[in-house]
Amino acid sequence: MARAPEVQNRAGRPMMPSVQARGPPPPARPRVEPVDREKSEEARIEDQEERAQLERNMRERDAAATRKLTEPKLTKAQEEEIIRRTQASEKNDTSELRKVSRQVYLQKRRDQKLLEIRDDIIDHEYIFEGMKLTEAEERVHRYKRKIYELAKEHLGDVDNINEYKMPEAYDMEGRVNQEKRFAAAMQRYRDPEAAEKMNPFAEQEAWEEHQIGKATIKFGSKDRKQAADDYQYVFEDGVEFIKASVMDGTQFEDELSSGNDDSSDAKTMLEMLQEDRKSLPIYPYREELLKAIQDHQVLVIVGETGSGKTTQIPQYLHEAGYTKAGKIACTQPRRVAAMSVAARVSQEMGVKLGHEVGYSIRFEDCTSEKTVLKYMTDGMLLREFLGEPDLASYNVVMVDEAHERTLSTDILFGLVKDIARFRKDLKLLISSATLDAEKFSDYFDSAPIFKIPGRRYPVEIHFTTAPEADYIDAAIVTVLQIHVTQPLGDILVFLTGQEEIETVDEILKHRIKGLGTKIAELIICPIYANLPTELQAKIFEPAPEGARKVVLATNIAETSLTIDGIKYVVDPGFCKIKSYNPRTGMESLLVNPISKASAEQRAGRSGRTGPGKCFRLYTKYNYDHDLEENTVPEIQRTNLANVVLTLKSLGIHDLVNFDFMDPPPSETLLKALEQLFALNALNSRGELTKTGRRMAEFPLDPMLSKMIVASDKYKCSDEIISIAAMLSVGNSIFYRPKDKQVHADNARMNFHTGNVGDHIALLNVRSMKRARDIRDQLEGLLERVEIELTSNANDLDTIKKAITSGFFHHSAKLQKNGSYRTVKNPQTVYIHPNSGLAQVLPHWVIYHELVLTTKEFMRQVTELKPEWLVEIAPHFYQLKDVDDSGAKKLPRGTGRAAL
DNA sequence: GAGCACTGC
Repeated sequence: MARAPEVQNRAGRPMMPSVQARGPPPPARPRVEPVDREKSEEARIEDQEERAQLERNMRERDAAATRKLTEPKLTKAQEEEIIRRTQASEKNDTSELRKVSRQVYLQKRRDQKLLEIRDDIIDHEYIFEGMKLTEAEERVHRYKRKIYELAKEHLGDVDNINEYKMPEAYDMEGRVNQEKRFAAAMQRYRDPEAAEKMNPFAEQEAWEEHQIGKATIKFGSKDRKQAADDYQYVFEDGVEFIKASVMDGTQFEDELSSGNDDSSDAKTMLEMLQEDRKSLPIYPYREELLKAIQDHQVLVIVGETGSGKTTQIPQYLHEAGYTKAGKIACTQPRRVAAMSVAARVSQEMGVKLGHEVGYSIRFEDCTSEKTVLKYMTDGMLLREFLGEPDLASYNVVMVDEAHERTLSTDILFGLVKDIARFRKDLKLLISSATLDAEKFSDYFDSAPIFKIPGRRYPVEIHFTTAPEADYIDAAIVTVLQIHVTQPLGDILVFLTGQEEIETVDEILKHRIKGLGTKIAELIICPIYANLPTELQAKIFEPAPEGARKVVLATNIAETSLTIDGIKYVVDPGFCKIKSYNPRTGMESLLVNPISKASAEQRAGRSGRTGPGKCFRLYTKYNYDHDLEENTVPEIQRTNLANVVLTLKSLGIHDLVNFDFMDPPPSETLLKALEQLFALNALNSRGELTKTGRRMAEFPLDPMLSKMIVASDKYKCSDEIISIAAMLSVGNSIFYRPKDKQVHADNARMNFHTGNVGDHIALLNVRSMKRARDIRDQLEGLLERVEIELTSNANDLDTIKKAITSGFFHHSAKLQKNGSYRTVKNPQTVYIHPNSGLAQVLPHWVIYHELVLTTKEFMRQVTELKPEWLVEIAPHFYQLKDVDDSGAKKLPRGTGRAAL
């Protein structure tokens, strides 16, 4: 297939369709004279040679990139970079690999647990040898032995796991010093704490962990003292933790004392706010910071949450007169953050929100002519680049929360770095949490780093002593242990998704009932993004007197929302991560171990309003050896078609050499170019076409934008923008709680009268505010790109044709067994059971997206006539692709024979 | 007969 374009390159002008169709083996992406005779002159010109030229260009770039990578005499650093990048793209490539690696990971955790148990038993045997045992000691011993035998039975012979090694300290030239070992074991057993302190043999990590394990706070049945006191709360299988470290809190005591002094009634609100400002950790650094900003064009600012950098730095700059020459922009990854910070700062400055201080987010521009401090989402600043490529109206740009590395921040980096070169007056502040500071500095030509201490309460970190095979079960047990043994304070549990949360919710409710009436009430609050907002509100209500709240959350609680009163965090160490495979063009969502940075972030969530504790359901060893430092930045694991379109419309052509901080795999870039080319958004030289320029105006995926642009021709823009709006709000429309699934499904099916297909069915759902907002915005943009708002609700075929114009890549044909086969990049897929067409099984379909769960499912499916593909995307489909002679459904005369 | 983390324009 890859060779095909060369044939085409030499082909010259298109031959007559009939000749080409019958001629020698046609190229993969051949030209067929467009069926649509009214195709514009412009589109015609962009045919043949120019398309071939783009293919050539792309191949050359690819080859150049490859040469670069394979050229000898690389520096060490370059070599490492390449290895890192290949690894990253390999990770993206095979979802299969990820599944396997998770299995291996879990297996490893199981194995380690077994080793721990065996270790334990060996210990006991040494200790008890020749001694008279008390009844309790004997029982413990028998219990452990039993577990060991059971484990062996279920999981195979642990003795064949060859990782176990005696600590070196006990091995003297191949001979084990039994005496010494016995003494140490004895000591450990009788006085664990002292043993830990005097243990001189702490080299072997597994062993060391085990040692410290003896000196831990234990809960549940394994802690005999506990069992004696609270015998009625014994759990069958407790989870053991060790306290490994404490994340230091800083300055929180100062804050408490100064906060108490300020409660005088006479002061005005503004005065109080001004004094609050002075109590922030950043305040003592005010002058130093301003000096640094004055001396350097680019400054990396490191400050942990709570240091006040987001609210204070723009104000300092304003007070120092930076706003006389232009505005100050401060970008946030999230809408809520932009809004709330702006509100706070306007209060502190005593001005009305929207005047001197304002915010700008999608659907809401709360700024005016007066505005000098502008808080905005990073995506919004990106959009502003489109209208003002040098950001002339800004004097300072502060990219906040840069460590989160969202797609938009990463692109912003490249752009602001570029304009800072020719706008020497522009100040650039990059603010981040500690971890990546050096990396940011390196990227911005060794910009100086300015550190501001944070303000946080100390958090105790506890690891499990042994890996947990089932983290769901471990999480539940841990929650109950905390509930029974720890002082009141809310618990936050991080889970991977809705399903897990619902399962844990159920089990917890069930198990609380079995605990008896003596313990405090436990209120369970689930939270995930798709949960309707009125149910989300529940997590912010404080628990009643004497009760404890446990919040079951997805990653949403890691950064996006903060819950006050959390004192304990339970972190199983997993989350769902999106990855993209450029070869198949498929995005998939898979459970992965989190990164160390994530783990720290999660732990920090317990220390916001007071000292906290974090219970990690993995060992210190896992943390040190198995977790990545940082999460792979989004730009390396996502489809970049939209990014490429944006950059192209900013006039950036050389994408392979664009200065990305972490360049995405070149395959992903090429795939994006290819996709945009097929959508006719780029011409053969890789330049933006008129269609492409119109598409770039829409804040949507290119395929959706193309669908809208195409609706102009089919006179159904009214319907199409509704569909686009609904598709881009995604899956939150049909909320489907576990207990009301049948009900929800029935409600959903009501929209599918007449098997009209999922895209059309979305037209029937009218009540969603967000979709309406998006729709309104799209309607406004239509005018901008000169598309008339026309409705053609009675002719569904034209609507479907417009959809096809955007989504012709996503076509699939029914197979004999009821599965489907995608036409390009053939693979077997199925209609998602939630689709209105799941039982209908049309012969040809077009789909919105593929999701990989138990199978490859197509979501949002609409029937299609195959000849439309050739009509609408003649450069992409040739007649043989849609040749369907075996099908009765097709009208005669569409097959190749007709030519 | 399945089951989609989170943002953002």
